[in-house]
Amino acid sequence: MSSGRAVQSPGGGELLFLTDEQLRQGIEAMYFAYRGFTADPDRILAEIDLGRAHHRAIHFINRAPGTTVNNLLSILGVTKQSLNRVLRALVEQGLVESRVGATDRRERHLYLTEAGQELEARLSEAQRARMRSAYRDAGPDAVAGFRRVLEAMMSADTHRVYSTLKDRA
Amino acid sequence: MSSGRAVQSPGGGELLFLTDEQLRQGIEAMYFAYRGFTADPDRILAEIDLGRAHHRAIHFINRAPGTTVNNLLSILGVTKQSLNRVLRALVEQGLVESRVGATDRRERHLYLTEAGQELEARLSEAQRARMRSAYRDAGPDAVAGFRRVLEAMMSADTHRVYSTLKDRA
DNA sequence: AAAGTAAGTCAGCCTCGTTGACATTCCAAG
DNA sequence: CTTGGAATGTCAACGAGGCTGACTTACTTT
Repeated sequence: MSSGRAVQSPGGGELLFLTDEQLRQGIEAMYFAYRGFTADPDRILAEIDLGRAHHRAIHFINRAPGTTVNNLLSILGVTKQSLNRVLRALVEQGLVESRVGATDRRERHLYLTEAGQELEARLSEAQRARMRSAYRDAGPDAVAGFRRVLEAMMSADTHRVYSTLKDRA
Repeated sequence: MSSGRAVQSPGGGELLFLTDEQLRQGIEAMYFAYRGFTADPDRILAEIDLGRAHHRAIHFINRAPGTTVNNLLSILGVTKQSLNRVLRALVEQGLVESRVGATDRRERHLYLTEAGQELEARLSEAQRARMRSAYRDAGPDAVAGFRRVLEAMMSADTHRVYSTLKDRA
C-alpha cells in the first residue's frame, strides 16, 4: 500500500508525489469504508422503521442535549423542513422530547427521552465496536493519520462545526 | 489529537486502549469528511441534473469498461432495479453506451461514450484534487494510516470487492 | 421440447433530500 | 404602545434514488 513519496519541490519545500492511481484507490477506499461505517446502525434502525437521518439527529441531540432545532440544522447541513420530518417521527415514537424555549418561545429545545437514550446507546455501541476493531487492526499510528486525513478532507465550514463540537467534548 | 495508547493485555499481547470519546470523534470525523468528499462532484452533477448514484456508476464503468450490469451491481451493492433507473438516464443523456453481449446475449456491456469520459474526467479530477490536498496536508505517514483504517472498517464482502478492483489496477 | 436459471425492465412504494407558503414569537423603530 | 420585519419552527408537495414484486427475454440443462 504505497502512500506517495516525498520529493523536493522547485521552491525547495518538501512535496508529496501522488499518482492518479493512488488517489483513486483512496477515493474507492473512502466509498467502500463509508458503507461499512453505516452498515451496523442501519440494520438496527431498519428494525424499528427509522433511517440514517434519524440516527444523525439522535447522535447530535445526545451530544448536546437541549440544543435547538436551528443549531442542529447547522450541524447537519440540511434544510429545516427535512430535519422537521425526522424530528416529528422521533417525537411521535417517544424517543425525543421537544420543549418550548424558556427565554425565547420560538425555539424548541431537544432532549432524548429514556427510550431515546437507550436507542442511542445501542446504535453508537454498534458503530463504536466497528471503529474500535478497525483502530485495533490498524494500530495507533494509523489512527492518528486517519484522523489527520479526514480533517483535511472536510470543507472549511464543516471543519469549523466539527472542531467546535470536538473542543467542547 | 490522541489516537489511543498501547497497553499490555492480560495475555501479554499489546492492546490499544480507546476511550468512547476517542471513538466518537473518529465517527464524527468520518461523517463530516464524507460530506466534503462528495461535495465537489455533487456540485458538478447538480448542474446537469444528475446525482451521486450516477457518479458511482460512471466511476466504475470507467474503471472496468465493458463490465456487465450484473457485475456493476455486485460492486455497488444496490438492486438491479435501482441501478437500472440510473443507467437509463445515463444512456438517454448519451454518457453511457449499453451493448448486447456477443457470446451471451442476455448480458449488456457498458461503456462510457466520449461525452461520458469527459464528464468522468471532470468529476474525478475534482475529487482527486481534494484528496490530493488532504493527503499533502496530512503527510505520507498519515496517508498510509488512513488507508489502513479504512480497509479495516469495510465489511468483509465489501473488502473483497475493493481488493479485487485494486489488484487489477 | 420443457423446465429452470440468469439478465434486464416496468411498476409502484418509502426515505430523505429539496422549495414554497405559512404561523408564531420576538424585537426595534416610530 | 404598536407595528413591521426578522427569526424560528411547521405543513404541503415534489424529486432522487433506495427497495420489493412481477414480468420478458435469452440461455442452459435434462
